[in-house]
Amino acid sequence: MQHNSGLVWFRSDLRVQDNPALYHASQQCSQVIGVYLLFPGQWKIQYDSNNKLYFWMQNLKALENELSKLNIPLIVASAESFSNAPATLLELSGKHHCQSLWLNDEYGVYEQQRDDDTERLFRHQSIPCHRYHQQTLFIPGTLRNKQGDYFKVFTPFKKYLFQQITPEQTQPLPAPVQQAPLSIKHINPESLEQLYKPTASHIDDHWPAGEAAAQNSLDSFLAGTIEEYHNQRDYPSIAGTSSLSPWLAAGTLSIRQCFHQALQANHGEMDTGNKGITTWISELIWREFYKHILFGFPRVSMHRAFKPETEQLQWQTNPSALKAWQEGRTGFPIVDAAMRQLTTTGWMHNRLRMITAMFLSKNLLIDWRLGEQFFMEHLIDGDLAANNGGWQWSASTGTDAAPYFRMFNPTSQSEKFDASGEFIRQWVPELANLDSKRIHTPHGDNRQMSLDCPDYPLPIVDHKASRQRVMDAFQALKS
DNA sequence: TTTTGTTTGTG
DNA sequence: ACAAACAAA
Repeated sequence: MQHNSGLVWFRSDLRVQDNPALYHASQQCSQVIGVYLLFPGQWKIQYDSNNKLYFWMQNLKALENELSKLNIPLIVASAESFSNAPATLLELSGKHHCQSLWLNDEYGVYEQQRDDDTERLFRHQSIPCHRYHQQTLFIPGTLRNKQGDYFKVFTPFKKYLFQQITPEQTQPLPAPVQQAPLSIKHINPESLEQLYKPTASHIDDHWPAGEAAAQNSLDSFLAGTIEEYHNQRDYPSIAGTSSLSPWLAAGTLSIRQCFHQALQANHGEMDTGNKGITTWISELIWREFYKHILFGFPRVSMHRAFKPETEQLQWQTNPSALKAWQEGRTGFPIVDAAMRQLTTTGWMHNRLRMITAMFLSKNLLIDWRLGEQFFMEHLIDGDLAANNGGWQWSASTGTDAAPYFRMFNPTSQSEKFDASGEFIRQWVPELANLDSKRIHTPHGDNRQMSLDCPDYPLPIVDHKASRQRVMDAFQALKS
């Protein structure tokens, strides 16, 4: 048999199930070799958190283990920056006598450029590059409105997606079949788990690495939590969300696997049937929406606002307020509890991401980009498209964003979504002794009340005044 | 995926 | 005295 070796380049698709590049390479090549490139320089530029990188390395190890069961070796090599990827891969390809390169596309600007450069270099050497799609349900750019433009509003986007999607499209691929053992062994530059030390604790407990763990978590979510998802997802003291995002971001779990299993659990219905399931599907489509936006409007990934006029906003330079927000010392209990959850666990509940983002960008009038960066520096599930989309939604600078006058009142959000104060008590021990009424406004409106919580800071802004300030700032853009 | 201020309704 | 309803931002 003709010796025909394929090099499969893994990136944000750290799995053997439902992996198109891996599957098709294995179908068409007599042997397959996997490769993963480390890009420490690029990861720094993107502010990727140690929590996420640690998690990715754990998942890479799990992938290596899964691949070894199929006799597929995994080579891990450091390339430093994206610009080194083509040459590094070509060298590896030559060394292991590969005749083809296989990969699943990524849709960031620099990722596309990196992959295009790689394909070009390989083609120059007469080595074909086979590119597949896995990251979203639809290839970004393929969903357009009647005018042929990108959808800029979520609801019509979702409606159109429901119209267009076919069951085949959500059908996950199987893992490749086992190949004959190769003489190449797994090659790791150094111990992967030592590369990145997480700043958060208990990551392995909350998000165990590997496909089996991710699949277990999806299964148990669909078998239980999802039933009340629509009622409970907004309450941070309840484990009512899917918390699958870290695996989705790493590609340990695929969007097709999530969508397919959600549909199965709902008798094939997307927007009717079980309320919990349809609500979750809607959230999966928010992920899809923001990835399409990032592709269609690359400026949002280059530190630009989606709405150009909001670039003129007079953001405040206030290092001490920024620091207080980052460290959970704003004097607004729900904000502080949320920020401490983020820095302690590497994850923050979705409702709290909105509350804290709105607080920084609106109450403190601090540039949303600083918040976006801080989130990336800590999140285990940090995803450029979703994080940027969320921040621009909160700051009212984005597509289909909150109107500028839609501003959360952190105290009423707290009373609404943490009525008993249970979540605050968990993260802000200075307030543990206050009852469920007092805990949302610990200092009340007189000095006497502060005696109950001497260690808790006074509010760093006045809500009403800061509300007026940001309204005025947005109004000023109109003239 | 809202808040605030004001008016109107209820006891 | 407070809740519900509504307009405006």
